[in-house]
Amino acid sequence: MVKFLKYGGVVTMIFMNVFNKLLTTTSIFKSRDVLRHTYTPNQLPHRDEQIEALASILVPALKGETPSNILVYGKTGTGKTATIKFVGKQLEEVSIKMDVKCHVHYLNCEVIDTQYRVLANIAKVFGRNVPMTGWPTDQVYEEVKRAIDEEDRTVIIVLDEIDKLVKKGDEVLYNLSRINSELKRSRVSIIGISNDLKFRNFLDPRVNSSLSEEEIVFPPYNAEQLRDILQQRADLAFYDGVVGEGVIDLCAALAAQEHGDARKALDLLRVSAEIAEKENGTKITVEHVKKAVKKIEADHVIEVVRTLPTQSKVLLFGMILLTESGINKFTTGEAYSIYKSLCRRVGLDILTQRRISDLISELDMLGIINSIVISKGRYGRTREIKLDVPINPVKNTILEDYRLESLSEFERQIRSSSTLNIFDS
DNA sequence: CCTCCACCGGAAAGCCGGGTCA
DNA sequence: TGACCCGGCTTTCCGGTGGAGG
Repeated sequence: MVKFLKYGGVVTMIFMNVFNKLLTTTSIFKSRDVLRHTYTPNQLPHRDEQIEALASILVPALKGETPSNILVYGKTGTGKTATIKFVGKQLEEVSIKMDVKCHVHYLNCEVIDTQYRVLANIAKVFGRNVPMTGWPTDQVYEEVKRAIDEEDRTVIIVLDEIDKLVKKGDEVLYNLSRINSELKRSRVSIIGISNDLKFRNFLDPRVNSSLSEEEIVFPPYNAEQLRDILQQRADLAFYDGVVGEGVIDLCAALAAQEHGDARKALDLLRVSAEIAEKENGTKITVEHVKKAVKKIEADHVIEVVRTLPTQSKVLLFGMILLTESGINKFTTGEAYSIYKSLCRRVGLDILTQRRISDLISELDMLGIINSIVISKGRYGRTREIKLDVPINPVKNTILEDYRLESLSEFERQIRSSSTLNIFDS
């Protein structure tokens, strides 16, 4: 007992030491989760129209009739998922009060991304044990039908990011959209959510017409609407007086420039707050927002670089070496020759200049480099390239790639000898 | 005004891994 | 199981070109 107490005491001491600082600096956040996009608020500003439309389409569910299938469109961060989850929850609540059986089942097709898994997932929710692999799809479909039809009820299946599923074939949708004719007691309707307006072109016409009996469009938010959303969340997330003058307005304005994405706006506010917190501030200022913009941009670049194909990484590394040796504007030919020597060093196949030319265009598109085609008269026509990102973080990210281990050694060689020519092979 | 550099960028075909179908 | 197809990546081939220098 004594031992236990003692032990407990030690743990507490360590706990205090390590976390004390972190604990005492939470003077900014009341609740951090409110700013995450997984959070479903119970107020959705500026989505009344969509909520009403959804509700009026779904209301037959409460009368034991089949609601129309719905397709929901809108860019990312326009509140599609939040709105549908919100309405779904309300529908279920009312149905319980009215003693009508009504289920809303949400699934995200980016995670559950094959025909089989969608069906297996639905079966599972209704208490059927379907192995995650193995059964013929038809059998799973039969199982789903039987499971749903066990009771007199309305089942609403929400397929988020439905376009991801369609790319792998629309059989499931075809089956699900005509499932009602095979059910005796229950009713099924489908809500598809997509941010790709054109995805319907890939659909079988029959699926298309049955799926899009109703359509709801979520337009992007404008700056004022974003401000309201941010204000509402900020009130929940922060203590009074934490948010400084103009912070919300700035976040809203910046996100509105980028297609009215509420998710971006919330991220911006959250990161701003985290920066303020790290600086031991008690107030979020416009300066913090500006820093947050930079941080988010930098994080994005790092992520892009990390997911680059190996060849592009080597190419980019070569460009970095050029820049570091004082040449900050260079041509395709120069980039290519250093790329070749790096490939030999790393033991990678050397691609043709034609291909590298395309990779350079890709890097340009991604905003990692800046390149323009210029003519140097007698000395030919080429692209003039310059890096457009902070060097060190990008370099470190490239060196994280295990296939490029030998590059860091090469890098050290260059540092130690000023005479080593980077073009040598 | 012409030449000619050093590359651009389109077209087409080959290669390869993965998936489908009989 | 093998024949076949598909899409992404890469190579091969090649016509095209803005402008400094002659």
